[in-house]
Amino acid sequence: MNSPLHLYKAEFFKTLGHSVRLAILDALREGPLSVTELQAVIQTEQSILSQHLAKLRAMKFVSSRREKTTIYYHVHDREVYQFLDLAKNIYVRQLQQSQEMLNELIP
Amino acid sequence: MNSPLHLYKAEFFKTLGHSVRLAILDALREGPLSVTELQAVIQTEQSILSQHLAKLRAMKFVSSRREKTTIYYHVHDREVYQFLDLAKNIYVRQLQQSQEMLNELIP
DNA sequence: TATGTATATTTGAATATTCTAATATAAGAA
DNA sequence: TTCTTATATTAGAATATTCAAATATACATA
Repeated sequence: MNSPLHLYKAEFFKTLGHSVRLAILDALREGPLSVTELQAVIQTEQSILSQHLAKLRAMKFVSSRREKTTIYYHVHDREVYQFLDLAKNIYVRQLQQSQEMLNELIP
Repeated sequence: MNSPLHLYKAEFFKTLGHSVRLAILDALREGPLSVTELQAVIQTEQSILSQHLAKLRAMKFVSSRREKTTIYYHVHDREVYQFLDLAKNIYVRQLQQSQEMLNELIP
């Protein structure tokens, strides 16, 4: 039950369980961006962005390369986006279900 | 950035970010199980199991029906398993990547 | 070498999640 | 009605995560 693999899987999903980290992955959909560019897209503090990038790096969702003083991040495994899209199908249906319940409560 | 939708998506993944909750979904793969049956499969305390079931219910990953005093849980959206399998592909690759790095460090 | 720019790391406080233990509820049986 | 079984909820302590601020590092250039 609490085998290392189960715990690892949980870490995998936990890593995705933050709006800033999801926004980072979304921003990198069309290709690499530098930290400064990411900061502009996602409106967030430098150090906070860096901390979240560290988590995504640790879990290998992103990798980075340096070009002079600029660091570019990208998502190497394109299947991550297939996965995120499939997730979207599911949570859209889950939201619709909640909506239907609401409609029954407040017709 | 911190729009309600972004936050909702994050909640979706957070809900999956716990080994007990992943084990519950795994156990329900072949069909419905009662709480007592789940308790036997996943070796965990009654109240803990119940609390995790509550989170999965809140996020509509599972639903339940009562039959006399027994409550059966099941996963209504089968695409959840497609999704979990796709996740597995990804984290297996991520683990392999870590393995390769280790091999370079300790040949 | 000193300065500036880009990014990362560290530390502690604030916040959120999980666990444990106790209690509550719901339904059937005696 | 009382007891038992199955499950849920609550409250508070333990633990983990996040954020903000300060500091560190890495590189380029003057």
